[in-house]
Amino acid sequence: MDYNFREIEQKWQRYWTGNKTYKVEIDPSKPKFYVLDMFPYPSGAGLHVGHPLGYIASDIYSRYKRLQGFNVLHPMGYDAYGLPAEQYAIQTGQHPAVTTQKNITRYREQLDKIGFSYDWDREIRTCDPDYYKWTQWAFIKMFEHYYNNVTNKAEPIAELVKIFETSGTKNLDAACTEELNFSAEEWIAKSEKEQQEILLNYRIAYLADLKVNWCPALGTVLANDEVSEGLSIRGGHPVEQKVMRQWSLRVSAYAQRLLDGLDKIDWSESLKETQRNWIGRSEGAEMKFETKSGVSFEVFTTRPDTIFGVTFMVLAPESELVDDCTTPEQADAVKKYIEATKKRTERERMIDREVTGVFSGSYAINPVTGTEIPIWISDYVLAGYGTGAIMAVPAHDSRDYAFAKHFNLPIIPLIEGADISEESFDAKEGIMINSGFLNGLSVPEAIAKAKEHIEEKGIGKVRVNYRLRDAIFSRQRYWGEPFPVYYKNGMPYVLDESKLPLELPEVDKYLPTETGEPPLGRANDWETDDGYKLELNTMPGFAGSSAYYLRYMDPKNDTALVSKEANAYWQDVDLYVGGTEHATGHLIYSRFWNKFLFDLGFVVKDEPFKKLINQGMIQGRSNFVYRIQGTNTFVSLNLKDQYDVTPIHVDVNIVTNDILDIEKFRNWNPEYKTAEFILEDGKYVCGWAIEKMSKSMFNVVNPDDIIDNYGADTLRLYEMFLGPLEQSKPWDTNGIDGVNRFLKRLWGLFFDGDKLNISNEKPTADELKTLHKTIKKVSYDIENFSYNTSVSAFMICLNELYETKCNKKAILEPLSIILAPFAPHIAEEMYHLLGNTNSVCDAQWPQHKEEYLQESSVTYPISFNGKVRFTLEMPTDMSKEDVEKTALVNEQTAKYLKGKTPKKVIVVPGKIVNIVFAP
RNA sequence: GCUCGGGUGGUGGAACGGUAGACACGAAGGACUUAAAAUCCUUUGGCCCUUUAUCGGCUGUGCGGGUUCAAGUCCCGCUCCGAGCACCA
Repeated sequence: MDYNFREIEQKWQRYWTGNKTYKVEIDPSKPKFYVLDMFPYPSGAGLHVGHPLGYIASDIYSRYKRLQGFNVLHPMGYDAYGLPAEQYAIQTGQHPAVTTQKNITRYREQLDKIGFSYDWDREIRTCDPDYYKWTQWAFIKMFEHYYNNVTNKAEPIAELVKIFETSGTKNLDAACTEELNFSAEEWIAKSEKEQQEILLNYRIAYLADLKVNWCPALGTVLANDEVSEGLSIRGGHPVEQKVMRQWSLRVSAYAQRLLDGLDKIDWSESLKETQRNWIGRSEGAEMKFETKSGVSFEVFTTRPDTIFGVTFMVLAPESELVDDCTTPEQADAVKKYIEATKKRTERERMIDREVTGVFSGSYAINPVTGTEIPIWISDYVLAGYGTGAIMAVPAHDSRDYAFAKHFNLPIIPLIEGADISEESFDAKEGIMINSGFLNGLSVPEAIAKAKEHIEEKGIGKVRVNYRLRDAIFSRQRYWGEPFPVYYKNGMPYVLDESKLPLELPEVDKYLPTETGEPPLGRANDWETDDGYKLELNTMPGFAGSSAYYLRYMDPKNDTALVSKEANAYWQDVDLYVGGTEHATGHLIYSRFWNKFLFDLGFVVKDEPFKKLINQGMIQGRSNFVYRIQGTNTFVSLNLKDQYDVTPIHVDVNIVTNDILDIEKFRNWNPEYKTAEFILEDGKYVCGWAIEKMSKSMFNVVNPDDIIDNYGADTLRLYEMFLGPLEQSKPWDTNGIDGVNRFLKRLWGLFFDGDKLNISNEKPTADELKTLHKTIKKVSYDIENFSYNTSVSAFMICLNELYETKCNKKAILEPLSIILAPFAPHIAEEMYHLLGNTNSVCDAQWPQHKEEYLQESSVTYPISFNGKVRFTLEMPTDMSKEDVEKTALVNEQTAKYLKGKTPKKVIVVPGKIVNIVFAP
């Protein structure tokens, strides 16, 4: 009987849906396991063959865990807010909700065909008011809390107000935008508006005037992780710096905890490294400098040991100190310079790194040496990092070096033997010279000693700095969560929780208003019941994805994000599968969000994702045809060198094994209707290349087409068979016949002609060995996410069973169970053919038995000086001495020894024999 | 520049320090067939020598060294490719 995948797959997909096979509930009698995929943004293009890779991998793991007796939570949903739907809405007037719904429907159809074990009753969509109610709720909580650096957690703003009322800022150590100082009396004397303004300085969700990444083309502000090299990640539009009053989340308060948490979770080293980079912790000292005229300012340095080599200071052009330090004589020059730097965009600054700067006219005094040093202004110092001012040590910092050379400033070497005639010596090694009390110390010793000295003398303090910035949380867009915020007297207040969700209003156009307000400015009656104006910005894309994994635990709850009970049971995500592109965005924000909720006692775990696997990218494999210049004649690959040709991308879907379907090619594009061909062996052979999978390369492969031709089980197996999960690899449909053949042959074992033919005979030792070897290998491979090798193991197993056309139930039944995670449809059918009436999903994962794997003899490779020459079969339990003896007396040994005497014989029992002799 | 990955046949890729190339694709040959498709069988890293045949030899995992009885695997140096970070003081 033929393997009719279409019939089998439809039948079981219907059965699973009808029987709610994948529905999951809290079950205290079973251990839980939570497997999560990064939910997709439903784009208009639908899924291509690269998207399901991670989903298949996680599905295999889910099914495996379930077979092992775990209660597995494996949900799916949609990250439904996003720019593309809104851009499309702007162009067509179509409401983004409509496009989004359409795309979701399409995604769901595609996902359903692949046979995933999702519990769709738990589906969430970030644009659904029942869902974003909890995004707004979390925002309110962040508004109502501040970060206490002493207890190291978020605490209610009400507590902070109490502190202000009793002692002002005296003993306060809290995360804030800028350090403030006031007494309790001063606080009490302030107006409500002033107090609110001060509280914003401490709230975890706060409104402040910040330098932001403004993207004019998208008409919105972007977070740091949404910008790369001065361009927006989405769309690649230029981004400029602008000061705007924006909502931000005080992620920086959690920098140290985000860093420490990395040591406790099982993520790939590269991903952790990316996050460590992004958090950018640096330990150093903050030192106080004063000018002769009494202006005092602080600099941050990681190299306090180089204090004796400071030959000038530099301020960022944006620094508030610029005005204080500029002397009347220099005022014009400084003004000119500041204006010039303002004009430069971030991108220009990055591309064109020429050394620029201007002298301020004043001098600072080195607090350690007492020498006078000039203060300069230059845009190589960033306002946003440290204090916006640096002490320059040209001998040992390449940027300072370039500046010093350019402006002819002195360079004092501080490390013995360092050659600084051509470039600075930046390494933290060597012995200090020219450094007073630090002379003779190694750099690390000097750093420690200098820090001590600075603290002792009260010149500064030891400090830790982070590169991680607060997350800008406002977007001047329509298609996002509205803020639960209204304005009274110009100050923001949050809505009462009972008013949630605050639903996204309708607007006539998805564009800014004539006065430049965000699109929500077009909504009618966008105000509270009391007539206060509501916030016009919406939340960014990462808002909805920051806590979605919690919502899946309890998706229908309308009184809490997640009930205590559900959270206590499901705890955290045991396995999270997704791409690396979220390393500095979603994966930082959701860890922050989770830690915040943890501080408030809403969740039991302070890290949300215990283990994380990054699936590699599926690259495209493009095909080319070669057109002879100036003609409509195409020449086959191996003849193309005889002509002057242009390679042209051709749709991979009309090419099979690199042979072009000429008819389809002529119909593909009217331009080629009359094309002529120069063939080799009657065929047109195409060239190929590995490129990104994209429409413009005509190399996009749609999973629907694969499923139509081969079935979902073949697609699943083949995606896994392509190579290691975490590695990027090209998709080449050519190889798919191999796994399809495997399934057909496996199917064939069950039938004799058209008749089902299963034997109840006892299996042979060989058959049991094959089975148990496979169980062992596949179990090990699944645990290690080595799915490509488990598919190979299945193939080897079948090849062995095929020798005897094994149709014994005792073998095929366990085999159908271990195959079920990979190819659930055919496995379910096989399981039922064998007489079972329940779902294979509820079977038990078989245990391999070592006794079946025992061999009575081993084939020993016999090597001479490491070179294998022949093999000898010997009993497994033969002693080391006997193995050595047997090998030495063998007649072939004499031949390879060529009369020499063995110096040494290495015997590794069960592995190898190596005979060493002087050649 | 710094930090992570990674270089193995025509292709995707296997290989606890122990017979490199499992498994699969492709290719070649054969069987079946009027023919094709499908299916099945054999061969398949390269180079030699073969006529004793599937017997044998040399060589081979980016390059150069080293450790070891034994190295794709460990160590040192280099090189190329990919990713992340980058005037972050």
